[in-house]
Amino acid sequence: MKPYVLVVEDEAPIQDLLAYNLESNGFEVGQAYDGEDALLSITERVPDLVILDWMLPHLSGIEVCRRLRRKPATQRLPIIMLTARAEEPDRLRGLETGADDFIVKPFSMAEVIARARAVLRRARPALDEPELRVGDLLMDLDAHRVLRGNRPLALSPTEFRLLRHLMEHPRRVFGRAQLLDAVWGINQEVELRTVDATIRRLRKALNGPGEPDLLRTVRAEGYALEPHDADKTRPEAASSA
Amino acid sequence: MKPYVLVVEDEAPIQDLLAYNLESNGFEVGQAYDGEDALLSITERVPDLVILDWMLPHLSGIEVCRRLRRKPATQRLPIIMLTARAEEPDRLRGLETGADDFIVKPFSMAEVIARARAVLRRARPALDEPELRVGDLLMDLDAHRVLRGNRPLALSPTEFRLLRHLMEHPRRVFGRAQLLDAVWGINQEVELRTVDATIRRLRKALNGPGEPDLLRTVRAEGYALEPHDADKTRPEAASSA
DNA sequence: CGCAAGTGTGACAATCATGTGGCAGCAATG
DNA sequence: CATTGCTGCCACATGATTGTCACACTTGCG
Repeated sequence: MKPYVLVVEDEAPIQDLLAYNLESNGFEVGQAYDGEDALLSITERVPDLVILDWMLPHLSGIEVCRRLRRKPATQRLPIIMLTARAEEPDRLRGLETGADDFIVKPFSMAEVIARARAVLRRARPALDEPELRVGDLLMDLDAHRVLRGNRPLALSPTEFRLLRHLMEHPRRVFGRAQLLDAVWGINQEVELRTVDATIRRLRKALNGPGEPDLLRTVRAEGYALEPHDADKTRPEAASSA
Repeated sequence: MKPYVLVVEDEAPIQDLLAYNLESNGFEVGQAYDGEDALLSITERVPDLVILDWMLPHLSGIEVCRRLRRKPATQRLPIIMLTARAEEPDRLRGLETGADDFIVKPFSMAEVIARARAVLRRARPALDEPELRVGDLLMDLDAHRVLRGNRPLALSPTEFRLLRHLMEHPRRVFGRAQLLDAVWGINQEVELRTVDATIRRLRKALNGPGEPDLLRTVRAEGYALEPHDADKTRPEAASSA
């Protein structure tokens, strides 16, 4: 499958040049013209790579970068920064902020393509094997399997889709209606309480004996998936204090 | 109207350079040469943005920053920190302290201007922030959670909505009728005294043992949320930099 | 000092939201 | 065609939530 690249650049000629060349080289391209635009777009579809201009209207590139790094869903999303030569002192800060690579304007298209491939190659494991990790949960999207710790979970299709949605936004509380839309489908005539029932079944499947419940009920609001790290410290080694 | 920028920098050449360039670019500029100076100046007139040197006589930049964050009036005041490359390890602490952006010396004037504009632009919309912060209270709207310091609070739905409303307008006093409208809903037939009861429950949940009460009762008027930073450092005492 | 208005406090019962078990229709499977 | 597992839904149980009240206490004032 083609890697999906989001290009965030406010100058239209550069934007188009990038888009055209990336598409010619086997990338699928999304375009955004300012920071807010970019964040919205990413919310809808998480790209495999973001090419981000440093100077942007509304939201600067660094701010976009910082926000992306803050969200779990985009924490490891590869980012390449574009920066003008005059802005070079910023280079350090860009890398500190979490950009994976830097390209200084003016640049050649060959360079962009090369860097993009390099960054993607580096991030490859996450792309070849699409998997979601939240706490001690590991969901393999290809194999359609879920592990809690090392115990495989037997989930029905609905339970799987529900858990997947929750894992894509850990900690976030979803109302019953939202979950119906996201998991069952926009215009399905299903009772709200059906969500409860499915949550219950998912709970039963998720939580083995003695394990803490990962599904948090927020009364009058909905449900959220709560990450839980099974082994933050060694349980066997001298774990005094 | 021109944005009013306060530049806090003890080295006169840099100070003047900044002031000159900012003024040339449509800013109104105030100057301060040490931390106490800066705080005094801010008391007299709250700027739209503070550019703050990291190393200052009398009061370090980080301390100034922390104090500003403690005062409700300056809680969200945008702050840009200036720091020398050698001081880089402190960068983390700076962001923790609450600076909005960082500029590493040596910097270009264009960079300062750009950052200043960016920070100001960003300061406008506080709507898309999924977090509310008031004093030592932190409300995560996505996760539907509240922390006081690092202690998680267990709030009922009504308590949560009430606290949220108060946190959206810290220090402001709301009458019982206003709170009923905002929290319970416009046309609800509920006794005014119900607010008292809920405030009481919220107090109990909010205030741990030994912690000061954040809910101020204004006799014959209503209630207000009082920001309070649980800060143990005594800046008056010999503080190290 | 006493009064009146305003607020804190604890208790209570009705209500509400969610957990729970079970059932029946349905689709997939052999 | 029989079996199996999944799914939506319901009725009930349970526990948390919440509006209200009576009463104690505080505060301001003449």
